[in-house]
Formats: sequence, C-alpha cells, structure tokens
Amino acid sequence: MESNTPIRRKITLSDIAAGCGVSRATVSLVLRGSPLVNRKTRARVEEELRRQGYVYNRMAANLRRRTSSGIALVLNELANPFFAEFAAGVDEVVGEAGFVTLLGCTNESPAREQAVLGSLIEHGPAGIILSPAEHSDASQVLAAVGAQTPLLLFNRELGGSLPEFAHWDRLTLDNQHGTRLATEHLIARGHRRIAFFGGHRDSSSCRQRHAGYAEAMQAAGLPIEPHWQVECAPTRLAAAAQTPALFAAAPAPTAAVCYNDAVALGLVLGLNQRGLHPGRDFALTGFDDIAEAQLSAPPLTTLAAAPRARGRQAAELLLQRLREPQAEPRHTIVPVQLVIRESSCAPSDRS
Amino acid sequence: MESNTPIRRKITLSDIAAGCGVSRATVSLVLRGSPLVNRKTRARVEEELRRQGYVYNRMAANLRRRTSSGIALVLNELANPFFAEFAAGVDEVVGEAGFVTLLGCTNESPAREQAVLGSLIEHGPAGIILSPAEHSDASQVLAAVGAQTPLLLFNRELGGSLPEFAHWDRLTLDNQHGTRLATEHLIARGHRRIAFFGGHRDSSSCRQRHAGYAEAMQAAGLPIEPHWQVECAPTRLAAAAQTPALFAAAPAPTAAVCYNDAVALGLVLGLNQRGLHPGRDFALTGFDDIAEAQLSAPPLTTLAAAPRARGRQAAELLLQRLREPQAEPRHTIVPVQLVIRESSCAPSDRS
DNA sequence: CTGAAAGCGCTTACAG
DNA sequence: CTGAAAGCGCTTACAG
Repeated sequence: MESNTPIRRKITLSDIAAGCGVSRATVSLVLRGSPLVNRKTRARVEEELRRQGYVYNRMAANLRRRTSSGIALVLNELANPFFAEFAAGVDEVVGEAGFVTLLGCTNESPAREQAVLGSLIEHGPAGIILSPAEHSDASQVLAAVGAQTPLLLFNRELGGSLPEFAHWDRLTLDNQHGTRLATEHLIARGHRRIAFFGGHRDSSSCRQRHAGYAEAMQAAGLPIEPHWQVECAPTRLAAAAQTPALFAAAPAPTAAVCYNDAVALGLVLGLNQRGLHPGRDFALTGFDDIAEAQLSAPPLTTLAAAPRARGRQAAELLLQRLREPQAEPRHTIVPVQLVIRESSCAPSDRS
Repeated sequence: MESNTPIRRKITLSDIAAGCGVSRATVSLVLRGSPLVNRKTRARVEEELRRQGYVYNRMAANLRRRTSSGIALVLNELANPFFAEFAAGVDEVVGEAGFVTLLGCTNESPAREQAVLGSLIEHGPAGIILSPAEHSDASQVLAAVGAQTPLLLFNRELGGSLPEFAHWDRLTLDNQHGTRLATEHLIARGHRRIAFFGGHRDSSSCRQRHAGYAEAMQAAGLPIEPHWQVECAPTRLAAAAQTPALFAAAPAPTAAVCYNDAVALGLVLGLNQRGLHPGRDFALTGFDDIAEAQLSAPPLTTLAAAPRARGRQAAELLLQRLREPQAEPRHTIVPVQLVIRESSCAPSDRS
C-alpha cells in the first residue's frame, strides 16, 4: 500500500488560465477541443500552453470524469517469445486507441497473479487481459478483480467454475484441431506408431492438444501405447531428459506430436543423443511456430498461432467489450495453421 | 486526448465511513496503517472494508498526495527475446517495489517513440526506463518527457547532444570490451583473417562492437580488408543474404565476429548455402546469447548480457534515483561474458 | 483518538 | 462564448 514517490511541481490549468486571463473552465474546453471556444481565445490559450510547457494530467481528468485510460495486461510468462509477441500486439492496439498498457508478469505463480491483479486493480484499469498462470482459479481471480472490470481470458481456461455473473470474454487457440491436423499429417505420411510428447496433463491447453491427437489416432483406427504418452515440463531441457521414456518399451514410436516447440526442440536434442536423426529416422511436430522453429536443424513442422495478431485481436475484443458492456460474453476460438517443414518428413518404414 | 471509457460506480471511503459510523479521515488512516487509530475502531473499519468489497483508488490518492505509482518502460522492440527478458526483469523489481509498469513499444520508430512518451508522460510516471529507437534524438526525447521526470537510458545512446540540465542515468553493455574478447578468442585459435559482420554503423552499439574488433585486430598486428566489414540489417534474413559479400574478393576470411546472434545465425545459414560448415570450416561468434544460441547447429559462441538481470538492474537504478533525485547522474557499464561453444572452434588452417 | 475542512488537477452542468 | 461553483476519491494538517 506504500511506496510512492514525490514529484516536483508541475504546470496546471490554473497556471495557464492565470497566464492568459481566462478561467480554468475555458482552458479545459480548449484542451478537450470543444467548439464552444472563440477562435481568438483558443489561439491565445494554445500559445500559453506551449509557452509554459503544460502537460495534461490525465489521472486527474480520469478521476473527475470517472473514466480510465489504462488496460491491464497480465501474463503468465513474458520471457517466452510467444507471449512477448502477444504483448507487442496488445500494446499496439491499446496505444492506437489512446490507452496505456499496465503490465504485470506472474511467472506461472497463482500467488503472484493474485498480488499483481490486486495491485493493478487499484489503478482502476478500464479492462484486463489475462493469460492465467497454471493452476490459477476462477474464484480467486474474481475475488481479486471484482465483477465490475471487463476481463478477457487468453490462451488458457481457469480452474474451478467460472461464476455466472462474471461475464468474461475468452480468446483461445483451437488446440485440439491443431494437433489433430498434425497427427493426420503424420498418419498420411505412413506413420502408425505416433507418440504424444511433453506438457503437463493438468494444463488445459495440454489436455486439448492431447485430445486432438487421440481423436486423430482413433479416427484412423490406430492404437496408443501407454509409454507413447510422456509428460514433462514444457521446456527444452525437460524434454531432452525425458526422451528415453519414449523408447523404454517396445514397440517404439516412429513419430511424435509434441506439446509445443520448446518440447519439440528438446526432443530433437534427445534424439540426437540417441544417434537418431529427426526428420530422417524420426518424424515430429511442434506447436507455436516460434522463431527458432524454422531455423532449427531440421526445421520444425509446427502449428502457427500468429501471436502478434492474437495480441491485436485480444485488445480489439476487449475494446469492443468496453463499448458494449452489456453484450453477451464471447468465446473466440482461433484456428491454428499447420506449417510443414522437414522435421515431419521422416519416412515411417524405419520400424 | 480522447478515448477513455466509463466505469461503473465503486465503493468509496465515504461508503465505508457511513457503513460503520466513523469519518472518512479515520477510514483513510486505517487504510494507510496509521498507529493513531484505536484497535477496536480499526477492527470495525477493516471488517466493513471487507464486507463492502472496497478497492483502494490509488489514482485519487496519488493525485492528493502528489505522488506516482507508475514506472514507464519504453522499448524499441518487445518481440526481440532480449528485450522481452529485460522487460520481465524490470517488471519484477517494479512490482516488488509496489509500483506498476506502464509499457510502451516503439518498434524502432522515433515518431512512435514521441507518441508513446507523450502518452505515458500524461499519466505522470515516477520515472522512465527508455531503450531508444534507432535514430532517436536527445532533444526530441527531452521535449517529450520534460526535465522533471527521472529517466534511465538503457542499451543505446541517443543521437544529438544530451542537454546539460537533463540528469539522465545510463545503463549500457560494454559492447567494445565484448567484441574485443571475442576477437582475441578467435585470434588465439589461430585465425588471422577475421571479418566483422552485420549491423548498421549508424547505431551506437554497432560502432562500439566494431571498435572492440578493430582494437583487438590492431593489437595483434592483423590487417583488416575492406570487404571483411559487411553491414546489414540485424536480422537473420539480411545476414544470410549478405553472406556472399564476405567472399567477394580474395583473401576470404576464415572467421567472423558478428554484430549479434541474429546476424550470426543468418551467417550460419548463408555459409551452409555455400557448402561451408560453420564450426568446422569457418569460425564465428555472436552477441546476446539468445535462447537459440545454445541450440543452433553448431551451438553459438557468443557474448552473454543476461537481459533479465539487466532489467532488474535498470529498475533498481531508477528506484535509487527516485530516492536521491539530486545525486550525480550515473553511467553504469555492464561487462559482458564470453560463452564459448562450437561455432568458434573451426581451425584456422583452411586457408 | 476522531472529525471537519481544505485541496490535489481536472470537468461539467448551469448561469449569464 | 465565458466564468463561478461543485465534485471525482482520496489525504492531511488542525482542532478538540
């Protein structure tokens, strides 16, 4: 609650009014571009604003008008290039609309998420874009932000049940359809023993991606061995370390649908360590199309979500909500695009 | 100047005061943790705060106290992983100190930088951390932010001369020393024909990195051929496209110090296209140690700047400045660490 | 220990 | 077309 910092005296409306012999009201009308003000008066005031180097105090104006010019952006992880691109997209649209982005990172900790939301909400943002931390809970979030402030949920579902009266919009990727495409692609190339690799099953995006994989396998009448479904943290390191689990029992898979690109790149490392050449004797796909994907060896077949465009979209959805507070909550599901590169081009006949 | 959005009625101090029969002043004292309030009164007020779901309006408080709880973070490029990590570091420290981060991206455009700074300054931030856009000019920045708000310059120098009365702190990487280390490393491995590849000479960091290279070459008594100094945009694509320029004339270099990792990875591509194997028949180094560096083929020898730590450091320097507004402006130069990986291990005898 | 009053910098009916 | 007055939600001397 503490920890602010004094700032030095600044020029105010009163200084300008005094400086050119009009009332504060008139200066305010000039600032807000009102047509009521006489041209000559306006010119005089504008000259004085320039002369004294006036800077508008938007916080004071917001207080008086009971408005807000901030949009809070709360991310589970900013260092991840996917979210960095997303944030850049959000900030573009937020800025174009004359708002300012209030940033908060939670580092995947629901406790930090509570703290961050609590701090941001005190600044009275017009709306919130939240990409929840893993295991973040709907009722906790509601307690932190209240039901007044419009909120857009991005990327993940919240745990617990979303209270009816919280009209939150959602923007999510079509995870399930994405991995279904990837799996069908591998099947079309002749693979029959396909693994699902990486991620934690308690994350909603992982469950959805796994479901798309399982769906495609079932539709093709292909069985799924238990040891083809390996969980691990969604990082390169963890994925490299877990690679042996795929080959712990016979029959070994000839291909893998990975939870995301980080996991896929880790699997590439793990395969290399076993003397396998991904793209030649093992096929794999990722998810996200991060910058590294097209540069890795081999280049990664993956699912592109266009994170910057998603950021712009998220901001636009939120701005729209601000315009129509009463409209029905919307759930926007974004299709995801299969980008075919060499990593999935291994033949399946290496059985 | 327009474009705000109405928010619904919220619980205020007056509601709480009325709700438990005390004055607004008393409630305020409770909120700010004053020891003046009777225990029983405090308990009653706190209960009422909870009951009504009060949320503190920090903007109103800031206005009255003439304080600010915002730190503006203005970045030339957020999508770049280096700056994403940096931003995450800044936000950590800013949040820990009870401030909130106001984000603005400029996408390397001085015009957008002006707009972003203009918008942020209206929100009265306590301080600003600015990583300038290329070609951003000191007097422009000063015009946008004024001399009142403490500003910390990160990463790049501003064009034009910095007015004396703007006491801006600076935090920069020791670019020159970094590339000197890289060049010396290549020389120690026996290379004598070493190129400096990528970047634009009108960026201050590029000039500094080139100077470190030239310094090491000169110290070793090695000549520098004109065609070993190739400029290009600091992207993979541009670097790949410019690779042939290194080999346009004899004698060809056997190694290159690259402006940054993106350029180095592009050079890797360009070399591959010529049938050369970096790390085997050509040695190269990068700068930044981005995540891809250790994963590329071959892994990249590079200079690590630890961007998240730099972000924390930048925020701490700014907070310190807020505590001591009158202290002398500081220029902090951060050493950068040589991380040796396979890309620089090509022997030099392929002449 | 508590309350009445003034004021942060703005905006907006309402008169004139 | 312009000004006097009230008020956004808070804080802080100042009395009592």
